[in-house]
Amino acid sequence: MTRKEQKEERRNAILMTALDLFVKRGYYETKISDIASAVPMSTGLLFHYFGSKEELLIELVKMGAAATGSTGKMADIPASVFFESFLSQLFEYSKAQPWVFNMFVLMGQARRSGMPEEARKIALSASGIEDTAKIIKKGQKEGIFRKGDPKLLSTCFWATVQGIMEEMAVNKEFKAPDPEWLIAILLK
Amino acid sequence: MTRKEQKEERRNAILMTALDLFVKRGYYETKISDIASAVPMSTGLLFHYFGSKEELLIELVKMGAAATGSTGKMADIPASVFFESFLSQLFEYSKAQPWVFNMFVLMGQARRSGMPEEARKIALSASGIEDTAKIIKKGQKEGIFRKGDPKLLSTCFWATVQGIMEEMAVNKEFKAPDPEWLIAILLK
DNA sequence: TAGTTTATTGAATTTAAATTCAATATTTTT
DNA sequence: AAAAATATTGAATTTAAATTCAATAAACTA
Repeated sequence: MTRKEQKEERRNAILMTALDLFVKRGYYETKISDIASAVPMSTGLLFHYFGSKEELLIELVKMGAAATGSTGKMADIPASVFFESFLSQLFEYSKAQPWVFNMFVLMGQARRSGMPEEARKIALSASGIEDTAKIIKKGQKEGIFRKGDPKLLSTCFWATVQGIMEEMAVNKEFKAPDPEWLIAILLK
Repeated sequence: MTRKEQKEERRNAILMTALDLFVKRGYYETKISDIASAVPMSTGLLFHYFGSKEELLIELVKMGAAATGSTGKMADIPASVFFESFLSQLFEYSKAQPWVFNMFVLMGQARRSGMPEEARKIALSASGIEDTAKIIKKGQKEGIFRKGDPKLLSTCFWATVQGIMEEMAVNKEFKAPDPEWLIAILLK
């Protein structure tokens, strides 16, 4: 393995550790030294990889923004199955791929509050609300979704999912609910 | 007005200002000096009223815990109307009584993460999840609510409401959804 | 292998924000 | 109105955590 790859891998370990801690305890509650000792490495070394704590966060949020963009591609599958399959996958990943799960929670937190302004801007610019609003509009035309402003329904749906995911992030006992329960928000 | 009353009023002004800022920007993003100048008063004076920033937060969370306790009393109204009326009132208050609204959001944030541990403990001990789980069980017996672990449904419901409220706290455009949309999570 | 570059550490420094404090103004009490 | 108590300010101090740095070790290059 080349040195460059080594470095890349180490960087990634830091990112994943930070993501995990940010989501579990919150950005400000997580000290650089907490991240470092969890990786593990010395506090000083972490600055060899990232210029600052905020830079580390921003990189994570940018990764999340990039990943969110890919959600839009799913927009061409039928409205009736989009949400069902999206949530199933998301909840499924929560066990197998903590990364996806954590990223989802982090992005939601960044969009709201309790993080540096910069992170918020990036997260807001990458929100999938418009994309799903379109799918909801389609579903309304098909007559399967309830009436109402699609964007409002979309925001409402994602806020709901966000609430559930955050609960899962901090409450180990809480098992993912049946996706049907949440989709009921949209269905007629 | 006596001096004692004056002081009480001032204390309250600080509490309400802090609550508002904590909810809008987050606990750590809010500086003591931000609270002081919003009240308005000097930074130093704020310490004449509260021993520390954390003490101020804890007092708010305790107030919230006390208020939450009163929710339990509603448990004897029919399951079918409990959630409907609770949400209507909550959303109604979000305009007229920002206090109730903000407190709700703060308690949820405290229960999860991004705040000092102490706040979390208090908030967790005052959660209404058990109370509503009972109401849900009743509703299930009546045959109006869907099947599933009542506690899970209850947690799910509150996580949902929490998600919506947090969205409202930071996103001015977002209008409260029709309570029916959220109650659909519980209904058969 | 000698020399160069990169990784690593932990202690020293900086920084931003909380907290204290001495000085002054205001209100209450006698 | 003088004395005592309380409120208020803003600057000085403390503190906790981020960040830098000098020194050392390890890995790579020639």
